[in-house]
Amino acid sequence: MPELIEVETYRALADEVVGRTVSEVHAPDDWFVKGSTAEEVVATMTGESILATRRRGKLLLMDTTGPTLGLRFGMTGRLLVDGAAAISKLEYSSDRNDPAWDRFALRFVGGGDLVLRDPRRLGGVELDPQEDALGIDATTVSAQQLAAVLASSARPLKARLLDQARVAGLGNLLVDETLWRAGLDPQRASDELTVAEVKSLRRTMRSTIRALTRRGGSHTGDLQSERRPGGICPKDGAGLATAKVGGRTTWFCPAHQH
DNA sequence: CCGGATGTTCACCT
DNA sequence: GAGGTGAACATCCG
Repeated sequence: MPELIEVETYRALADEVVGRTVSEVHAPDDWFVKGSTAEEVVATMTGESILATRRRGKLLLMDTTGPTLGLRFGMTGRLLVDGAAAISKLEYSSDRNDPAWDRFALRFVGGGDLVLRDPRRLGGVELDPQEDALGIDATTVSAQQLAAVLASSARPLKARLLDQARVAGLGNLLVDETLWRAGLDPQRASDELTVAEVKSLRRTMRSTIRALTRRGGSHTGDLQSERRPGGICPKDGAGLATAKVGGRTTWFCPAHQH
């Protein structure tokens, strides 16, 4: 998915439907609905009005006159409002336009709709999701909070940053890019970082999110084109190394990430 | 044809 | 309880 950057783009798009009233709910896929049946979501959301949109990590929240609706996008989910997508090209997501991939939709009184299109069904929707199961959003985490998260575990730094219950919003690409920019080894025990390193990491995290947001997404990092066998570090020309960290494919520069 | 991919969850180990 | 692994979801791409 959509990492935090893409979900924030979706949130801004979803703002278009604030003030509208749901006339019809399309929930054809029971598996896509978490925590209740699709039938319940249809019955509960119909007739409610959208009050506001929020985001915590990769979770998009829509407050309504009824329950809060939570939307998750998995790796391949996209959001379309009134037929238009916020992001036309999403890596690993087809540009094809198959209505069978519309896993959930709200249609509104007076027209228009909000559609969650997800070929792989890795996302989902949920009424009143447990927001507190997610850690502090990566865009707002304080140095002190980040230090506490990292100090409380000897897991690899990257695994800790990917743990949505600790810091919410960072995905595989964003973490690799951030650690590469910060010069930190993804495999280092997270509780080994010094205070200065944590502060530097937080600064780099924020600037990386801002930079990639401007460029157009999580896949626009400097490291992206080198995530392949034979890839070269754009900073110092060293051969990149690859490893499984936190269960995810990881690319890093052994020459300058320590 | 095979393997892996911006993610999450769950079962099953140690 | 912590932490690791592999499977599952379904499609595309190299």
